[in-house]
Amino acid sequence: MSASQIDAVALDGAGPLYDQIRRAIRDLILNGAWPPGTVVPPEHALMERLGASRMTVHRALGQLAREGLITRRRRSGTIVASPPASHAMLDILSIPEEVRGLGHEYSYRILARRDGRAQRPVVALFELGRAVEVVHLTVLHFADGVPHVLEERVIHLATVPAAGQEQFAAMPPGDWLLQNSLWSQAEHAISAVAAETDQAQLLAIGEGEPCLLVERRTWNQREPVTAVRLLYPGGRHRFIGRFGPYGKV
Amino acid sequence: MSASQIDAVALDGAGPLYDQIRRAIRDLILNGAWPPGTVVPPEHALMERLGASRMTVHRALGQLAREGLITRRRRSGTIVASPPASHAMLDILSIPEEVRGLGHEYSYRILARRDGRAQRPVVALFELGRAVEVVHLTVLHFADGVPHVLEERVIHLATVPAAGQEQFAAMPPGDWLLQNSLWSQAEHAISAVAAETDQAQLLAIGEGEPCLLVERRTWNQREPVTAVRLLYPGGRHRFIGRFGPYGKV
DNA sequence: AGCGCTTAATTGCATATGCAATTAGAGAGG
DNA sequence: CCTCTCTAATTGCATATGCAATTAAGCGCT
Repeated sequence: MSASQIDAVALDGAGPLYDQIRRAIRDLILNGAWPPGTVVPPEHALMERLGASRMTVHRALGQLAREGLITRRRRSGTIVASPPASHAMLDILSIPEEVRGLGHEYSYRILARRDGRAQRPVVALFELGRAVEVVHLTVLHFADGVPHVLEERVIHLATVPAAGQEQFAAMPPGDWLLQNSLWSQAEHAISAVAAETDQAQLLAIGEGEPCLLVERRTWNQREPVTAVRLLYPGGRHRFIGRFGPYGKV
Repeated sequence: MSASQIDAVALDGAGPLYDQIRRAIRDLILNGAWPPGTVVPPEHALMERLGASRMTVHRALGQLAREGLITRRRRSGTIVASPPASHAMLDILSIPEEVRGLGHEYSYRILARRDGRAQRPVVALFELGRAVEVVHLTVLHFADGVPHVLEERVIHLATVPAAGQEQFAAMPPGDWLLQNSLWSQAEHAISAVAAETDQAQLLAIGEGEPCLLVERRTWNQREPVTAVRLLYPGGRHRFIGRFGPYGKV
């Protein structure tokens, strides 16, 4: 724990002290200032730095631990947790992981790439009022050599400039983005559509066959990061989730 | 707050005290012993009853409040919260609410009803090893008179005996169950399928058109309550959810 | 009856204190 | 160098205490 790290914890004076502390640390994690694995200062250090009692610091850290942002162990201390690779339902972020998790061999192929100003549909997708520089990719993912999902993606270059040079040879763009960009919020929508002629051909299914369409948009703070449309052949896929009357269980 | 209510709070001796208290009260709520609106004993009463300090009781109740099971107000006290009618995504439990929320007029029609022993597919759905007594219903829901979703449902009579006499004239079976049964866990699966001939006719769409199929099974403790298949015409529906890297936001 | 003031019940927050549990790392001993 | 032991750092839990904030309900006055 360096001095700069603990100095980064700053309160905003709004609301209860324990919550100021919680938000201060949460924001450092969400902003990437404290990436996963970072050692969080021990309670007594934060206590001195912030002029709060240990119990108050403890309360803040306890909540962050329950929220899954940090993991705590006696004697070892507190470290920033890695976000779970995929939690429940639709929060599948890594297609390679998904495919391998199903016991298949994963591969992928970049079918098309176009850099430049976003076309109108993309602008609408991001709810932007103006054209922006993007990378536009079409990727086909395979499970045991069989087409698994068709991905169409745009990456917002202003937020992720490194994407302009990246060839996505080592890993598909979704995984590359997970490692090379930050995101703080995502939104997805699921619907059922019929496969278009060219889509059906790529996925090796019949034209007009039902497919699950997952559309996901991702932001970091207010900046758009990426938007993706994933087209899954209908019969072969289902998304499962569990919950209770008051929420997830 | 009656004496019987506070006497119902019983610890199990396992784990931290605050967590025993939290679980004891949570279970009373989830079991229906304390239905929504029930007044939870004030902190000092629980403190005496349980022999714990006020801070410890406070910690337990604070967590339950964050989890949304109870709502607390100074001076007024603590009451059991009503489960949110629908939270995010697929947790749509009431089709009338969903339809009206979209600004349409809701109506429904029971197309078929069959009481008796469950057929094999239903047994498989509930993962039971034996045939059970069920009510089997087919319901079509309309938005502004247009078919909105086709529902096929089985209700487990042993768990919800009142369903045997119910005609579902005042409200569709999903809503009736929400008011007349308890559930502690649900699981849903989403997939895309092509509409069968008869389904297409009922939904007034073309045969083979893509539809979103939502299958949901519900239990109370270990007992099956109901299982339902909801078939949504594909183009007209999408399910939306939001989340952050560490979970829902 | 109605209006305003006061009281007190209840939750919310923060602190100080003490002890328990865990375990990394230092140090002793071979 | 290796192993064992012990120490101490760190988190986890519970209590006691005090004060602040909110507000339902009672009380008194007109």
